[in-house]
Amino acid sequence: MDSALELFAERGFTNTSVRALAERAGVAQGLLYNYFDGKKDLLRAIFRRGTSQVEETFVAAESADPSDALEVLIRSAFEAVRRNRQFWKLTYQLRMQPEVLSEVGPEIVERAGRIRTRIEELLERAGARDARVGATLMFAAIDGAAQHFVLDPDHYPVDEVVSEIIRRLMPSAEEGGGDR
Amino acid sequence: MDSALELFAERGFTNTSVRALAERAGVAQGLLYNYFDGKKDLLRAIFRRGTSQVEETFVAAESADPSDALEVLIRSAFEAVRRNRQFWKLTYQLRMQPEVLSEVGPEIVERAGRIRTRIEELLERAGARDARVGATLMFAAIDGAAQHFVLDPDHYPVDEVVSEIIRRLMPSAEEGGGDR
Amino acid sequence: MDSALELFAERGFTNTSVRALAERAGVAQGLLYNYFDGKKDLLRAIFRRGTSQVEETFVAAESADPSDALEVLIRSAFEAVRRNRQFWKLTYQLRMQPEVLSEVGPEIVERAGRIRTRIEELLERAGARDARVGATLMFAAIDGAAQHFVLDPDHYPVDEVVSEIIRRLMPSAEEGGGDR
Amino acid sequence: MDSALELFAERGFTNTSVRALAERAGVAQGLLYNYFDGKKDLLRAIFRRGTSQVEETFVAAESADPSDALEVLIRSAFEAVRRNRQFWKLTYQLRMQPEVLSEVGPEIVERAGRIRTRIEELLERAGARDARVGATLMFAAIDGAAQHFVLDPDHYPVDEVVSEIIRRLMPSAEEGGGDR
DNA sequence: CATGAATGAGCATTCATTCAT
DNA sequence: TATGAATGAATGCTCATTCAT
Repeated sequence: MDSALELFAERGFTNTSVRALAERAGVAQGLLYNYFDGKKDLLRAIFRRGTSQVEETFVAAESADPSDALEVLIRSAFEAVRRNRQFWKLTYQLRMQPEVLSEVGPEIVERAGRIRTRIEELLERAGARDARVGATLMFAAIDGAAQHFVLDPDHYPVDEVVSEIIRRLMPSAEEGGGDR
Repeated sequence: MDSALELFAERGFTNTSVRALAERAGVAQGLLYNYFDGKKDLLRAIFRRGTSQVEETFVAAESADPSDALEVLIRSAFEAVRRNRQFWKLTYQLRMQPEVLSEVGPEIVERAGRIRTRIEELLERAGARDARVGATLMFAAIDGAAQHFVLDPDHYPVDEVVSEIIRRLMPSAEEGGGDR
Repeated sequence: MDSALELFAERGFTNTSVRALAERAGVAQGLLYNYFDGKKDLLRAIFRRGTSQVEETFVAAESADPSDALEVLIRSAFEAVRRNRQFWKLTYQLRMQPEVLSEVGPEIVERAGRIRTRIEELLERAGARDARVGATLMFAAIDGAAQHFVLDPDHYPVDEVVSEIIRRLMPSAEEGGGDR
Repeated sequence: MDSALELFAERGFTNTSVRALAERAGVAQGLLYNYFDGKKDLLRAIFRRGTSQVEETFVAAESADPSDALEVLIRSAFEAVRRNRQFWKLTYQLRMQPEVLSEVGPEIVERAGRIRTRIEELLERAGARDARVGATLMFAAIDGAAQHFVLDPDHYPVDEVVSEIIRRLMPSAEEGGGDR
C-alpha cells in the first residue's frame, strides 16, 4: 500500500500499472490479488487508510479548548497534509475526476463538505456574522493553500499562510475590522 | 477539440480513449491523426487554446482603473472559470499529475506563479503591509474557491465568496482591521 | 512509377506506404488510384515495365553471332542489372517472398527458369558435355554475382567476375580442362 | 521461435502479424512480450540462433584435412541450407532490404563477406592463381545455387551442382585447364 | 486531372487479471 | 503465502483506399 500510494500520487492511478506496483513493492504481480480484489480495490484500501488517519487528526483537534478550536483545526489540517503529502496529492487528483472511480470520488467531495460544515460551526460559535460565507471562504483558502503546499512542499510558506488565515479570516478580525 | 475537452475533463486524459474521442466528435478514429500528432498533441493543443483564452481575460482586466485593478482581476478570474469550466477542470487535473504530459504540468504551475505575483504587485500598489504573504493567501483563496466552483458550479456561491475575498483580503480591510 | 520503384527497392513493398509514394512523387495520395487499381497494381505495373526492358536486352543479345551468343548473353545480363539496379533489387526481394504478390513471385521464378534453359541451349550448341548441369551452375554463378553486384554496385568487380565466368564455365574451358 | 521462423520465411517479416504468430504457435498474443521485447526482437533472436547454427557447421568444416577443406566447406554450406532452409530463405529476404532492419541487416552482409574471404584463403592455400577473383566467383556460384535450392528444394540438383562447382572452380581444374 | 479529408480495419503493444504450481 | 506464465481485451496509431470537390 505504501508503494502503491507513492506511485499513484506520482503518476496517477490510471498511469500506474500493476506491474509497476509489484516491482516497486518487490513482489510478484499476482500477489496483489491475494490481498485486494484488484487495482481499484487497492486504491479504495489506500484511500480508506488515509481517510482514517485524517480523521484521527481532526478528532484530536476537537479535544482542544473551544476558544482555540478553529485555530487548532487549521493547524492540524496543514499538519495532516505535511505528514501525508502523497495521500493528499492523490486525493486532489481524484477529486477532479470523480467519474473515474465512482466509489472513491464522491467520498472525497463529502469529506470536503464535512470540513466546511465543521468550520462553519466553529465560526458561528466564535461569533461570526455570516458564518456560512465565512466558512466557505476559509475552506477555500485552506484548501487552496494545502494544494499549493502539496505541489511545492519545500518552498511554500505554510506557517505564514496559516497565521494569515487566522489573522484575516477569524471572526475577531472581522469584529475589529469592517464591522465597526 | 471541444469534444475532447469535455471527455478529458470528465474522465481524465488517460481514461479517455481515442476511440471515445472520435465517437463523441462523430468522426472516424484515424481522423485525429490528420490534425494532431497523437492524443498527447491534442491535449497540448487544447491546453494552448485554453491558455490563450485565459490570457485574454487577464489582459482585458489589466486595462481597468488601477484602483479597481485587483477587484477586476479577481472577478475576471472567476468569470474565466465560469466561461470555460471544463478547461479549468482539466487544468486542475493536470496540475496534480505532471508526469502525464511533461510540458503541461509545469506550465500550469508557472501560470499560477505569475498570477500570484501579479496579485502581489497589485496589493503592494494598494498599500498592503505584507504583500507577499497577503498575495499568497489571496491566491490560495481564489484558487480554492475556483476549484470548489468548478466541482459544483450550480450550487457554489461564487459571488458571495468573491465579495468576501474582496472584503476580507484587500488592503482596505487590513488597514481598518488588524492594523488599528 | 520511378519514385515507387526507388522506394520499393529501398524499403520493400510492404514497408512503403502509399503516403510515402505520393510524397516522393510530389503528388497527392489519391492520384495513385486514378492510374492504378491500388498499391499492388502499381507494383505489377512496375514489374511489367521492368520485365519488358529486360526482355529487350535479351532479345538484342539473341541477334549476335551464334558463336558469341553465350558470352553476349552473359554480358548483356549484367548490363541489364547495371542499368536497372533498383528493379533487380526489387525482383530479388519478391522472388523470396512469393506470398506478397501471388502473381509476381512465380513469374520471377519462371523467368529464371527460362534464362537457365536458354543457357542450356547455348551450351549444348557450343558442344558442352553435360549442358544441363553446366547451365545450372552457370546460372547460379550469374545470379549470385548479379545479386552481389546489386548489393554493392560500387565495389563489386563485375567485369572480372564476368570474365572469370566465361573463362571457367564455358565449354572451351571444359574441353581443355578436365576432359583430357 | 520455430513458428515465427516458418511464418517470416513464408510471408516475410512485415507481412506477418503478431496475431498470426501467436495463432501459429497456439498461444495468446500477449505472451510474445513475456519473452521478447517485440516483433523485431523476436526476429533478432531467430536470427541469432540461426547464425550460431550456421557457425557451428562451418567450424565443423574447419577441422577437416586441409587438402579437402574447400570441398568440405562447400558441402557443409549446402548441408546447412538443407537443414535450415527456412532460416536461409529469411536471410535472403532480409539481405535485400537492409534498410528495413538496420540491426539485423548489416550482419548478413558481413557474414557473406567472411565466407568469401574464407574461400579466398582456402583457394590461395590450394595454389590458385587469382584467388581473389576465383573466390568471388565461387562464392557467387555457391550463393546463387543455395538460393535456387532454397526456392525449389525438391527438384534442385544440389549434389550435381556441388560436384560441378568443385570440378570447375577448384584450382586443380584451373591448373589442368586454361593454364596450358 | 488532381486534391486531400475522411474512413475504419488492422497493426504492435500494454494491461489487469487468472491460476497452476 | 507467493510466484510468474498465460490470457485476450483494449489501447494508440498507421494504413490503403474512397470520394466529394
